Amino acid sequence: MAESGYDFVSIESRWRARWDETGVYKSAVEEGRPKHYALTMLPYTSGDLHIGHWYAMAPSDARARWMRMKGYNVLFPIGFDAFGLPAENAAIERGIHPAKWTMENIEKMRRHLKRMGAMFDWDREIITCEPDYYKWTQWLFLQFYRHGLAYRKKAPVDWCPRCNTTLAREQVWGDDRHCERCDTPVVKKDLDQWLFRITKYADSLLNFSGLDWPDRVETMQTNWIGRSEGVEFEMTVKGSGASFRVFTTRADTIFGVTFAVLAPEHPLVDAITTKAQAADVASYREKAGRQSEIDRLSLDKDRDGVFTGAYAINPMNDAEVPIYIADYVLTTYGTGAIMAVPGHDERDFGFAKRYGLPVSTVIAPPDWDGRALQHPYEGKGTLVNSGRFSGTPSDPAKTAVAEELEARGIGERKVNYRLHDWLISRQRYWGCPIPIIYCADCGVVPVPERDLPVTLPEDAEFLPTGESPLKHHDGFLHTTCPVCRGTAQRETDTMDTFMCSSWYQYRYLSPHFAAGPFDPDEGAYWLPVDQYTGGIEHATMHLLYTRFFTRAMRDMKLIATDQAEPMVRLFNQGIILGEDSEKMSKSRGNVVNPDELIDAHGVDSVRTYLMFISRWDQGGPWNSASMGGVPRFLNRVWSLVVEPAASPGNPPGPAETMELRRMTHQAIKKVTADLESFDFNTAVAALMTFVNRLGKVRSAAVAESAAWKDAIRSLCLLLAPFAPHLSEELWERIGERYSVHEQAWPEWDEELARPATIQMPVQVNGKVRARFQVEMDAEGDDVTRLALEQPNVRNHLAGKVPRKVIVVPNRLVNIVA
RNA sequence: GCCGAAGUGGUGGAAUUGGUAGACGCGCUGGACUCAAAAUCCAGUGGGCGCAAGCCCGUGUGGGUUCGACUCCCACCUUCGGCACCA
Repeated sequence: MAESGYDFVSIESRWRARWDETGVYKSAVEEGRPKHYALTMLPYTSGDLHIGHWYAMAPSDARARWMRMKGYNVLFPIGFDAFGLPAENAAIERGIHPAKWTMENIEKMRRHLKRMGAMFDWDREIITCEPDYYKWTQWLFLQFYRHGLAYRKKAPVDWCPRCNTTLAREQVWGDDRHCERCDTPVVKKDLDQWLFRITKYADSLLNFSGLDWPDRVETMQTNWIGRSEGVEFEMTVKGSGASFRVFTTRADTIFGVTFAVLAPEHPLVDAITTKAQAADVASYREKAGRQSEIDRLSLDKDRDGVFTGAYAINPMNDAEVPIYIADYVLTTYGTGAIMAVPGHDERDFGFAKRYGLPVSTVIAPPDWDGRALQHPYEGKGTLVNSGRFSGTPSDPAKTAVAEELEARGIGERKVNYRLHDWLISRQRYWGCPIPIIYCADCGVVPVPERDLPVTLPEDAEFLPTGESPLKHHDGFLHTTCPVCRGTAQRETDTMDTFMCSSWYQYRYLSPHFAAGPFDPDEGAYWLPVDQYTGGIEHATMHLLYTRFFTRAMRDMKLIATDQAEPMVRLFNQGIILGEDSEKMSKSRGNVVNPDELIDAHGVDSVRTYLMFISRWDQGGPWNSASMGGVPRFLNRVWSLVVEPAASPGNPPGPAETMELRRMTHQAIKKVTADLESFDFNTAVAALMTFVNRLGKVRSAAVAESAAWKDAIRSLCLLLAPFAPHLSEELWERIGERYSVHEQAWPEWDEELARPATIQMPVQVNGKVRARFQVEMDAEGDDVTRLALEQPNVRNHLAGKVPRKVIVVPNRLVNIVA
C-alpha cells in the first residue's frame, strides 16, 4: 500500500462495480455504426493467471477502449480454452475430475480477469469444454466430413509416450522432435486416425493478400507449407517390370543422375533387392526403423545407405544407375524415392563420396573452367554433358525436360508441400468427442446432427493408458447404429484442442445461439475480426488452423463468401520474462504474481507499467525495481487534477495560454499516433511529459483558466485507455458526466500543436557547434545569416568562406567549410 | 546449414525513418521539508579533459556512401526465435 497518493483500492473497486451495474461494456449490433471486432487469444485454463496474461490482455484492452472512444462499436470478448492434456494430467496427479479442476480454474481466472478492469463483454463468454460449445465443434466436424475434408486413415503417427497420445506434425518441435507440451521425444506409431484435409488449401493458405499480419508470421507459415514445384517421373528397374516414381525440383540436372535412392520403407525394396544384397538391406532397414524410436539426437549426420543390387534406367539417356536405400530419403515427402545428382546436390554428393559413386557435372557454373568440381554446384547455369539439352540454361531446360517426360507419358509436373494433413485424433478423455459411430454393417456413420452433442461421460476412468479412456466406458462405447439400428460402437478418440480454438471467434458472436454455430445476423455485422492480438508461438499452429477453418467454412457456405481470412490484422506481443531474464515458470520460481503488485500499486499502475516497459512486440524481463515510476506518475496526475495548487500565481497571459494549448494538442497528437501503431510505451511517456509540463505551469490562478480546464479534460480522456479506473474517478471529480469511456477521443489541431520557436542546431562540417532560438518556418536566408553569426560557428570557420550551407527547415543548419 | 529479429548510458528503453543520440522512467548524487526516517518536491546525471568557455570520444566490430549515418550499403562478431536430410 502506497504511503500517500490516491486511494486506488476503493476507487478501483467502486468503478468496476459501477461499470457492471450500468453495463457500459455490453456490445450489440448497431446497424450503420462502424464496428470493430477486437480479439485477444483466449487463455488456456491452466489455473493461474500470471503477469504474462496481463501483458497480453491489458494493452489489447487499452487499444479496444481507444477504438471505442474513436467512435467504433467495439466487440471485445473473452473466453476459455478449456479442453486439453494439462487439465487431464493435473487432474490425474491430484485425483480430481478434469471438469471440476477446469471449472475451478476458470472461476479463479475469471475473477482475476475481471479485476483487470478490461472492457470484456462477459455476456459473450465461451468455455470450449461446455456441451453448448462443443456441440458446435462436433457439428463443424460433421460438415468437414460431409465435404470430404475429414477422413480416416491408418498411418504412422507421431506419438508422445509421456502424454500417451498422438500429436499433429505442428506439435512436434525441435531437433530431437519433442512433444510441444511436455518436451518428451516423440516416437512413431501405427494407428487409425482422423485427419483434416488442410493440404487441399495449401496454395490458398500461401496467399496472404488482404491481410495485415507481421511478415514474420507470413514467412513462418510459408515455410511451414513449403511449396515446391518440380517434376515427378518414372524410373524403371532394369531387368524387371517394376518401376518407381521420383520427384525432383531440378529436372535440368537429370543427365547428372549417377544413382537412385529409395527410402528404407519404400514398398519396392523387397521386390528389387538381389539375393546377394538381401542381408545388408534387411539389417539396414531394421536399423532405420528403430532409429525413429531411439534418441534422434544421437543420429550421426553422415549419410549412409545400402546397395540393393538393382539398377534403374534414366529415361533421358538410358543410363543404368545403381539403386540404394538410405534414410536421408524420407517416405513422408515426395514419392519416397529420388534421382541422385551428386554433382549438384550436397547430400547426394556426400553419399557418392562415401560409396565411391561417380560424380558428373551437367550444370556449368558461371565461370567454370571445365574441370571436375570439388564441391557440388547447386545454383543454376548452362547445361553441359546433357545430350540434346547441352547449351540450354537451367530454367528453359527444366521446362523442356518436363515436357519431354510428359509427352512420353512417364512423368508430369507436380507441386509438393511440406505441409501434411492435420491429424486431430487424440487418445484422451478431456477433449471434444469425435461424433462418429462404427457399425459392422454400415461402416463409418456420422452421428446425426439431431443427436449432438455427443457428451463426455462424467464417470470415465481417465487414466492415460495410451488408449482413449472412453474405450473402457461401456455406456459411452456401445450405441446403436443410426442407420440400421444394429449394435455399434462410438469413436472413442477426442479431438485435438486446436479444433476448439479454430472457430471460437465465431461463437463469441452469439454464444447461446441454438440454430447453428453462430447467428448469421451477428456474423454479417461483426465479421471478420478486425484486430487480433496474441503470441507468436501459434504462428504455424492455431493461426494456420483458423485460416484453414475459415476457408473451409466459407466454401461450405457457413460464412460470407468474401471472407477467406478470419482476422484481418494481427499483432504479436512479445513475451514477458522473469526478473532473471528467463522464461517464467513455476519450476524456476520466477513467476511474477499480479496480485501482490495490484495490492501494492493498484490495477491501473500495473496495467500502465506493463505498457510502459518496452515496445509491446518486444517483451522483455520484468523488473519490480523500476515499477515505482508509474504509480508516482498516476499520483502526480491525481494531485494535479484533484488537489489545490500550492501557489496562487497569476492568470495566464496570451503566451501562457498558447503554451497550455500547445502542450495539450501535442499530447493528443502523440498519444493518438502511438495507439494507432501499438507503441504503448511512448504513448505513456508522452502522457508523463504532458503531466510534467502541466505541473510546471500550474498555479491556483492558472487552474481557473479555460485552457487549463481543457488540458485536464483532455488528460482524463487520454489516460482512459491506460488507467480506466483513475480516469473515470477524475472525470467525475472535474464534474463531467459518466462515463469517461463513452466519450469521444479528443482531436488535435495541427496549428495549435506546433511549437512557436525551435532551438536550431548549427553544425560545422557535421558537428554541432552552436544552437540558437528561431521562429518556426523562418526563411532560409535568415536562418543562414543567424547561423553564421553564432560566435562558436565563427571560431570554427576561422575566417574561411563556407563552401556550402545546408538548411533543413525547422531541423538544422549544416555549414560545410 | 537456411530463414527471420535484435545489439544504444549504471539500467528498462526513445530517436518524427538520413537531420540536435540518449525522450520518458528506474537508479545514483546533491539540496529542500523533518528531531529523524519514509513519502514528496527541486537540481544534476553517457565517458574523458577543463576553473570556465569549450574540446575530444561515443549507438556490437571493421570498412564504405553522404554536407550529415543508431538509421543506407559491404564484411564480420554476439544473442534470441523459427525451420532443418523437403529431393
